[in-house]
Order: sequence, then C-alpha cells, then structure tokens
Amino acid sequence: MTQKEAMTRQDDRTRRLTEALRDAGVRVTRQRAALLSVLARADDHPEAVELHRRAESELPGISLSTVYRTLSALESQGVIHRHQFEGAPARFEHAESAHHDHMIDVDSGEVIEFASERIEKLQAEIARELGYDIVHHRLELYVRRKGTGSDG
Amino acid sequence: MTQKEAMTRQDDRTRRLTEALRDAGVRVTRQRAALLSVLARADDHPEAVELHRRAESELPGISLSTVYRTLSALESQGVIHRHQFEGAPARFEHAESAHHDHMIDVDSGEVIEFASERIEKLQAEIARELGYDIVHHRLELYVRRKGTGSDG
DNA sequence: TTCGCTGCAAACCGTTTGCAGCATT
DNA sequence: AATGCTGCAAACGGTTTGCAGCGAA
Repeated sequence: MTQKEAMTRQDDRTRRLTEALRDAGVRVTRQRAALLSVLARADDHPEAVELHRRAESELPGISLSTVYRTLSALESQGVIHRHQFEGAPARFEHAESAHHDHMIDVDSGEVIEFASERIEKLQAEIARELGYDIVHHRLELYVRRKGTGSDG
Repeated sequence: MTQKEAMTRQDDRTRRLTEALRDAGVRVTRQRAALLSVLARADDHPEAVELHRRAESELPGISLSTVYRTLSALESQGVIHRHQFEGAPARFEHAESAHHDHMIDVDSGEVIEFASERIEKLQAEIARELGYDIVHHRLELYVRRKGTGSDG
C-alpha cells in the first residue's frame, strides 16, 4: 500500500468516526476531532494516557478527562472497543476491523490480533447447550515467544 | 453425597491449603486458618469483601487488608485463582478443581464453569503457528439465559 | 526471643465526576 | 443565545502499603 493510499484510508476512517458522532447528535468539538484523528491513525492498542499524549501534539492543552469522556462516548456508540488486559490500564482500538481476539506478549506487552471461526462456533455451542446466549466474550492468550525461557 | 462426606472433603481441602502454606514456610496464623477454611468451604466465586465477611464470622476483627494480603500470598503459591471479570472486583476460587473457563450471567452475576478440550487445543495451535507459547489464557463468555430478551 | 504477620490509616492509580466557564450549534 | 462540552480539581473504589505492636514458632 502506498503512502497516499494509507492517507486516504486514514482520512476515510476519521470521516466515518466523525459521522458516527454527528449522527449521534453530539457536538464535534476540536478536542473530539483531535482524538478521532488520533484513533483513526492508531493501528496499535494504546491506553488512555498514550492517546492523550498523541492528542496533545494535535491540540495542546486537551485534558485527560476529556479523553476519558470521549473514549467512553465513542465506546457506547460502538465505534471503538475497550480492552481490559490483565494488570494493565484499559487499551483502545477503533472498531473498523472485523471481530478478533487478542494475544498479549507477556514480555513486551505487544498485542497480536487473531481470529478463529472454529473457536467462536465452539463457544456458541457450549453456551447454547447450557441454556444461554452469548452477549459477548473475551478470549485472551498471554504468550511468550517460542524458545524464550522464563529463566532468561 | 452425604453431609458427612461433604464435611470430610471440606476438611481435607482445608488441610491441603494449610499444608501448602506450611510448606512455603509461612506462619499459619488464626487469620490465615480462618480464611483457609472459608476458602475450602466456598464452592462459588466470592470477592475479597465477601470473603472478609465470611472470615469475620469465624474470627471477628480480622481486617480486610489481611484478607487481601493472604489472598495474594495464596495466589502466588498457586493454591487459589484470582479472576478479574468485566467491571467487577476480583473474584477468587480455590485451585483444587481441574482447569476450566467461565461463563458470567450478565443479569445475575452468576458464574458457571465449563471446560472445552477442543478450544484449548485450538488456542495452543493458533499460538504455536504464530510463533508463541501460551503462558496462560482467559476465556470468559458473558451470557444471558436463553429467551431472556434485553427488552425485558 | 525472634521476626513474620496484623490492624489501622493513608497512599495508590486508573478512572469518573461536580462545577463554573467556554465554544459549538 | 442556548446548552453541550471542557478543564480543573476533587472524589471514587478496589487494592496495596508503611508502621508500630502483636503473637506464632
């Protein structure tokens, strides 16, 4: 993908996120615009403080509470996802990509996405057999690079 | 199972938990004995405050910090597990039963255990293919009783 | 007798919230 | 002009921790 294509995709993403807000009848303030473009650009899973840091370079003075408030709003609009991994502050990602679960490298904190149709099906089966419907689920694999003994 | 058998199993469990502590070279104080017997008796997934409440009826005056400290100790001995379900304080269970995952009834908060050999295998496969070993995982199904519409 | 453990109160840390003023609509 | 949003600072809530004294070994 060329840099120009990347730019376009990112702008599209920002536009979609902005529309999501406008559709919900909320004001698109400078703070929100800043955060939206930061989120659109993010292909990792940053935490609130990191998002605040990035947003500040776009709109100096934006407050952490506004970041938190906006993240909560965006989450309830369904345009971003919040992940609470073990022993760490919440991490966020835009909801553009299809459903997937996460592997967390316990050494580096790196997050790797993966999807398994088969696991999803098995989960649904199990719930159904026990008389339940799945509202949502959480599957996290805490992993270590192969051959990286913990006795390093 | 008769009541007598239940008593015996519970006492066994307390004994094993106590031994785990003694083996680790830590003192078995009244507070710890109380918490151990509470844990041995618990077949649900209580949170720290609830465990404290139960322990108090056995040893009035035991402090919440001691409960937290002991839970952390027991966790690192591997004799209990700590679960951090979504939007709730940590819940604990003794590590006597075999590995399993959890379904959480989003309406009642009830925790249902389940195990799936097939899901476990798939997880390991996925991690391996990506060049990782699983250290541990977390699979939680947030569910609702079938036919219980959210528009209730 | 030793020194690990306890209770208390205060700190912690990520996150939320009350409020007065500001800026988007 | 109206009112939804912002920044600030303070509160929150679950959990951890420093400290002086207590009690298990």
